[in-house]
Amino acid sequence: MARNITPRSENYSQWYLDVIKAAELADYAPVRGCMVIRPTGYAIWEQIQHYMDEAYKKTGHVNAYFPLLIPYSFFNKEAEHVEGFAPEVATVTHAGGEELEEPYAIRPTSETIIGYMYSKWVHSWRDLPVLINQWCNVMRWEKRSRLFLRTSEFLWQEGHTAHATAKEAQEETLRMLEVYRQVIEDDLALPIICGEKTEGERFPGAVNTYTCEAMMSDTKALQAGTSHFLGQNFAKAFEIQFQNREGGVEFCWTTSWGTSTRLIGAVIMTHSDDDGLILPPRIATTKAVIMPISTDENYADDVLLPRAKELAAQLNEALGGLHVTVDTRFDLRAGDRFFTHIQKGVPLRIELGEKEMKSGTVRIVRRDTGEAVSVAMDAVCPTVKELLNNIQDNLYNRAKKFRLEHTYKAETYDEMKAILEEKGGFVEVYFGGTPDDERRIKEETGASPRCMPLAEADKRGKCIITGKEGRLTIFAKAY
RNA sequence: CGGGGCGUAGCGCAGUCUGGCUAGCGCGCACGGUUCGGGUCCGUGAGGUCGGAGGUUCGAAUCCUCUCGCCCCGACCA
Repeated sequence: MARNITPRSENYSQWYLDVIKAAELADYAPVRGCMVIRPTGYAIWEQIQHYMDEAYKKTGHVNAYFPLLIPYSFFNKEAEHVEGFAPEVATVTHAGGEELEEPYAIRPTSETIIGYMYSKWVHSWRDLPVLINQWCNVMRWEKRSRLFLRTSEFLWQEGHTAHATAKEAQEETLRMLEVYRQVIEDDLALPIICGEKTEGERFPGAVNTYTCEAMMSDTKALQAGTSHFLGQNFAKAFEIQFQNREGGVEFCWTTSWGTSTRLIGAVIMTHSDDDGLILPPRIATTKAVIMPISTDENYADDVLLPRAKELAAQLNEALGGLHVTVDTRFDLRAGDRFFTHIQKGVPLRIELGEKEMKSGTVRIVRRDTGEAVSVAMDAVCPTVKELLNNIQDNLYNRAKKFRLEHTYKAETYDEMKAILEEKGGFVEVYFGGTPDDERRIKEETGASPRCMPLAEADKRGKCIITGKEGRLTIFAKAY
């Protein structure tokens, strides 16, 4: 167990790594750019999967699975797609001791092979829409890696849908963006800005790309999820066609959308402090830990432990799941026991010692603020429920406050440059430039257009580059 | 792939420039005592083929060559 964590203000990258290691979330694997997700980290992923799958039940999506290996030639069928992904695709050239006639790509994303399969499955307007999601791993050979944020291999979900009309597909694209918003904001307590990507930031092969942008606690941006309207690009490349009601043949309109284990990185970078991880209650598998405290072994075993177990059972009943555990490590000192849970981000610590037994109370300490309250034994369940809700809200609110405090407006390019250099954060400007302009800005400032917020999609103003009409756009340095 | 830096105990490092006792230190770990409500204090101990290969030398963690890997900044990206 790491004893000390580098302060966030001192070295942000190191702090981030320390939090991950101290909370035992992940570790480096002996494979370039790859990570091992440890049980504690994977538990968070399972929570995210749970909430996403719950959402799919409402939206009518179903899970399926497609192969890890994709014939490389599939990528060549969509010009922009191959151009965008070729540099980071890993390929399999040998198998069974022989060189393969055609190499396989290890999927960096599955539009191609799923498009191929959809072309076999879709024939009639009655077959539409196809609403499929897959939970899987993908591989992108990035130049640089960072645990959870960017690793060569990562876990994600990718949804792929096919529709009869452009309107339906566009609606689907935004519907899924909204699903992401709900899970990310309500369950992960990450305030985000939903918006449209500029042309230069679009998914390779997409007509339009939407995104959920979050601000990390160093004021840099992180894309937390994306949803793409693919138009008929992939349908034409893979001949996904259907006969309409009138008997004519049409190409489908498709969408794709994804979120990854990067969300875990976003949770870490948004909520944690210098003591370690802070988990929003809704994604914490252990929501509270009960700590019987006594130096008297007999008292601990005979009096405290039974009471603690009883309390845990009551709480688990009230919370509807196995969310409360009892820390029985009496061989460690109280401070050491506290810190293991603090570092792992357990939202509540419930202390039960001789003092509490006498007064018929427990002491409840919340991880997000460190505040402690004494609560009568029979009021524990409602108080814990309430505190968990408070913590969930507080984490969201304080992250949102932080983002607002680090969001600026600029009228001119020079103004934006000055803000990015001096303060960092998000800068709202009007922008109507080309991908070349975006590239230039990135080179000169290190910042890229994060998105054009949907909430203010109608706003128009003078573009900081061209001087012509532009849309409200957020620029920021990003992960 | 460009620019910088680093591989010495589980983790973090010193030692390398200027080759030389038995390769050190802090944390962690094990054991004993002492403490015990936010990281007690003291003692004892285990743990290393100094990233790998080759070379120079009486002698290499230290110098030379090659190689593998990692980190940071950039470009690329969920």
